[in-house]
Amino acid sequence: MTTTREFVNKLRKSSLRPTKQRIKICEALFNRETTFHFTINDLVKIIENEANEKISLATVYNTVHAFEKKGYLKEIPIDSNQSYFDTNVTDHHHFYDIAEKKLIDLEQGDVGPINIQKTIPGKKIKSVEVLVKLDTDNH
Amino acid sequence: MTTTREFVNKLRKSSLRPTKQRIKICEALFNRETTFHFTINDLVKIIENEANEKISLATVYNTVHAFEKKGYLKEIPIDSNQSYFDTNVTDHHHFYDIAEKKLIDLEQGDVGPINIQKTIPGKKIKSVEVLVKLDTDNH
DNA sequence: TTTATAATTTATAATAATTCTAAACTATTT
DNA sequence: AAATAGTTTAGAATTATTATAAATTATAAA
Repeated sequence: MTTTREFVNKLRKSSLRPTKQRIKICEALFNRETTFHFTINDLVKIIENEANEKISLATVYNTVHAFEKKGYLKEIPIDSNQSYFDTNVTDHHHFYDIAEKKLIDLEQGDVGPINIQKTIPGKKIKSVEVLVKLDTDNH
Repeated sequence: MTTTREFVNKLRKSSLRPTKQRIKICEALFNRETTFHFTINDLVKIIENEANEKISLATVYNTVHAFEKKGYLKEIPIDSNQSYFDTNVTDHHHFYDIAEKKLIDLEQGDVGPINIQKTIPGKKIKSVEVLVKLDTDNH
């Protein structure tokens, strides 16, 4: 459980002003036991339900992108029409449950080391992400 | 080099009527030496330039989705606002050049076997895809 | 061959996610 | 307390994609 004061400090340290809206989003995202995967829409709904306060959609976009830039959130590559974000910013991989449209974390140990044997001149590897798509098993 | 006749046969075999538009799209996509990665927009531009004939945007979407369903194209998961497709439907992985917004194939051998050590009850693995993001190397 | 049918194409409208804009507001600095 | 720089906001604009329904075309049947 992170206190409001701690969120305020964290925001200030990142030169993000600790506004009411940003603190609310911090509480929605980071006061959780486990990794949280979400779309912008998910987040808006959570905030609208959780608190009765309204928050502008633009602010949610702004804040999520600001947090991503600061390294507090990671965007997960999925061939979907909406962006998915993850509060787990460590190197790890994902299951994607197609039917449920939900992400599930895979730890490094669940996948094993991945060694890329090819290089492109002038380019360096920024990230290596594995997406494992899951189907219903009608065996 | 695949002939028009061959495309017609292939389409008929998939119970897709060999229309002028579908044949044109086949020629744009499959008459290539190497794998082709594209967005719908790329494909529209190619067809508009290559032939002076107009083709409806809706038809391009319809056809690409039909081809995907038949297994002639694969969608590549990228956290982008537009969908990327690949004419290489074998199991393989990708580099994604962030600056150029271009995909580059990685063969199985470039990545090595990937062994997923976790299972989810009632779900089976449909695909395993590795996306390696590339940055400019300002060394 | 013609006719009937079912599939396909098409322009356009509708939808949905995201970004932009510029005015109002707020946290911080002076 | 005033000045400033950053932030929020509603709504408009943009972009990718999907839906619609009429016109067209490929195929099957007669």
